[in-house]
Amino acid sequence: MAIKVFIVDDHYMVIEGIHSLLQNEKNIEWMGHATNAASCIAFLQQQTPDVILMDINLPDKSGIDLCREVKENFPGIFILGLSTFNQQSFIEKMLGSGASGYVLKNATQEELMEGIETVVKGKQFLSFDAALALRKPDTNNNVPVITRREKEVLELIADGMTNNEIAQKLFISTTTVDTHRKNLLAKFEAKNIASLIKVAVQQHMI
Amino acid sequence: MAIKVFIVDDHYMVIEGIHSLLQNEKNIEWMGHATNAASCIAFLQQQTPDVILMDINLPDKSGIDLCREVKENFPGIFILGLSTFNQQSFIEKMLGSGASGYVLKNATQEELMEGIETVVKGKQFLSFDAALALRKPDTNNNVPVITRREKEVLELIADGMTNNEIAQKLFISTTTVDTHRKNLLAKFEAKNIASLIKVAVQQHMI
DNA sequence: CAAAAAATCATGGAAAAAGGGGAGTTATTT
DNA sequence: AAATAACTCCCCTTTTTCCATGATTTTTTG
Repeated sequence: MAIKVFIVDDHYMVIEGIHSLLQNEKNIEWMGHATNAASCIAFLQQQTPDVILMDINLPDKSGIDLCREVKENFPGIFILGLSTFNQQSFIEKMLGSGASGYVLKNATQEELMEGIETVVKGKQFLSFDAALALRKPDTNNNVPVITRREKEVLELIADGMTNNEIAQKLFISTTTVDTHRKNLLAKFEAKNIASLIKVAVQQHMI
Repeated sequence: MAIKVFIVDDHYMVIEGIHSLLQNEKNIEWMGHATNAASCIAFLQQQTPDVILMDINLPDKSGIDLCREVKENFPGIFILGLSTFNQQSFIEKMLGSGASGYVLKNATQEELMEGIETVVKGKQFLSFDAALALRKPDTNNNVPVITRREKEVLELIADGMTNNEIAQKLFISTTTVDTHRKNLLAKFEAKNIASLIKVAVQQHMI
């Protein structure tokens, strides 16, 4: 029985590329694609793939959040992360949200197939580079690990809110927001918020 | 005679995807790929493709800069921009840097072939959406047009420099830097630099 | 359960940005 | 040649961030 594969990626070329990589595989049944989290969820209410190839960057939601959502509602579907970034933190977050594995941008056709066939058996699959990254906690890619609250605060800062406004929104003290801000600056080793935001956006942390 | 095509993109899946889209085309001779600007330049010193498919986002240089560089040294090579973003400003910059056209992320095989065959004749090719974007200056994607100096200042701000430091670096007064900063905030309609940087990075302006 | 991590709150002061306004000098384009 | 855009410079005030230091409570984790 062929493995039913669905893909979520806002990059049409990636969809076409992967589709053509898989189109000659007898063992794969291509179910189609979604370009955002919402239409992925909508699709899953109608049909049930075996494996979802899921990008980290979606227009309406992070792949990490969508991953969690899918696994909560459809625990039988296996998710194979798909991204151009081989940051360790990403991989960990994706796995922590229920993904069964991770295929990096430089995956070959063989690797992709191996990944799909591995996760559909319930096993974990990490592409070579991903596995390497996980094995080397030393080679930290300068992407700090931030807490949930810190991310929350960071996103509000990036939306242009001041400490005061954030404090009111989160029902905490202004000084607390300031503390989070300081911790963020320290973790990013940034001189100020401007340079911090630049890195955070580039690293797709917000 | 087949059209010699080379691709520059740091996204291996995109390379493979496009390669497989083109591999059955008799009229296309696939010359290979580069994943960054440096190896693209190195390749061009050895061989000369007819068309380069070029991504906007490269690890070592923006596609816009690489585009200019290639056209200066190899004016006979036609460049077809390749990106996931259909921002008007991008398209204009790419064309202003010497690109002959632009293919968006949602290009189909037919569209891609049409693009390659059009630009190799020296004509301009814009994919449907790109053409649409250019025709509608009204539907401004909220991406402001900033001047060269403003961009320079913005990049330094994003690097974490203060007005004072920037003033010293550019040999201008601190108040002038402050003026640029204010004009940037006005143009972006941003409340503060944090939200401005976020948008600027997301729009790949810096 | 104990230890570690995360989240909370605070004071006080220095530095920088934001907001408002005004104005002259070069380039560039029409 | 005139208009427009770009770049330059200045003053003043208020707001916000940044920095140093310290501490308590809550939550997570080994």
